[in-house]
Amino acid sequence: MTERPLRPPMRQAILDAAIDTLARNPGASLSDIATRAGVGRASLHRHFPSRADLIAAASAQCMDEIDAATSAALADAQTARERLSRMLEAVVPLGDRYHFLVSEAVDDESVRKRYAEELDWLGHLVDALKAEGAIAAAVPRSWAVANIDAQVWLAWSEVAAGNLAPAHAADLALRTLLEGLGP
Amino acid sequence: MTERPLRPPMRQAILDAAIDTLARNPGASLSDIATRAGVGRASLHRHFPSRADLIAAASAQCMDEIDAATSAALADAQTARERLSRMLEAVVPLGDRYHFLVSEAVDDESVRKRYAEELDWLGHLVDALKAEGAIAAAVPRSWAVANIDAQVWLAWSEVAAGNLAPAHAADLALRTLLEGLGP
DNA sequence: CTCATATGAGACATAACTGTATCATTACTC
DNA sequence: GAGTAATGATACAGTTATGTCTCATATGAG
Repeated sequence: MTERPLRPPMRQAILDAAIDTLARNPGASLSDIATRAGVGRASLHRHFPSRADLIAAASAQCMDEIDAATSAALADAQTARERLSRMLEAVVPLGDRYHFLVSEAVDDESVRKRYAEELDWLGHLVDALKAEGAIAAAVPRSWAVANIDAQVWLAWSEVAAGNLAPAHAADLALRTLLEGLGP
Repeated sequence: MTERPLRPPMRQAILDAAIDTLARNPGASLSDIATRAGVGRASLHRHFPSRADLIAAASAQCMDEIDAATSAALADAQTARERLSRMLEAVVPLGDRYHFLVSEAVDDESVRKRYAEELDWLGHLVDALKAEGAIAAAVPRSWAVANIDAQVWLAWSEVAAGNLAPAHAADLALRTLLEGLGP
């Protein structure tokens, strides 16, 4: 059993507030974030000495969440098609927390490395989809990877705009990808 | 014949510099823009009193360019499919100038109105594509519109990254859209 | 209860950007 | 060549965000 601190985990509250706030407004100030977290700005600086530190930690947190969601969803996927489908279903609802990474310029080395790994994973998925015949051989790898990324963001946008339900959006994204890139 | 000013058209140089600079770095300062334009910051303020004025003018200029490019390309298009194809070919190469509009929050009323008109135009194109049977009836209008927008940006990104030639990227975008959203 | 620690509030210095004003210089017009 | 308008450089004030610091307070441990 994990130990449960009696005091509220302030560090976590700040991270959540940072992700929420930056997702809505990429140029948000540390004051905005501290206020949303319900803590003083000084306390924020105690946990994260500089803005860059906070961004890096928030990015890492996002990637942890995405990793957790996808690895759980991918557990029993057999085909690459299935992996794509499960991944979309798992990641689309996280779009709002995920996307702030795009707008914030991330300097942190470990975050960049991890993002590169994610793209690499997508690249391998594309390879597998091609081997299965789900994606045409003529489609460039980079085009397929970029399209998967874009469809995730697109699907989330439509959900956030209230145009579609998450499951419907994920399904449309899957369909658009398989038909659009298929042979 | 139009009159040709003897002095260099500084206003235009500033607008071009603004579009270029903001496309690379959405948070660029007016100093950055003035430097790139090769003019003093004071002169920039003489032509555009505030940052908002400059952004609005640059946005209008972008839309003018897009309008000019598309209306020329669409002149002899008969079917909706053809219109989509011509539009992609015309707009994809402009992606870098166009995209800064997304990152800069545009407050100007006339710019917002014009952007809404562009989206409206895309909506009508989607309707026509559906009527032609190029897009499945089950595909939500908003999904199709958002996807066309996204494919334009995606295609330009791949061109900018050096992965694809403009014509190839536009072709891939067209194919992805017609197959991905088709019946 | 007492003490150590963490917090919130606020002051402070620093830096960057914006917008305005001034002035000498340059470029055009006549 | 003289006069006018535009420009570049510079200084200035106002604003905002960042990061550091101090101190009073509250919270939890012993």
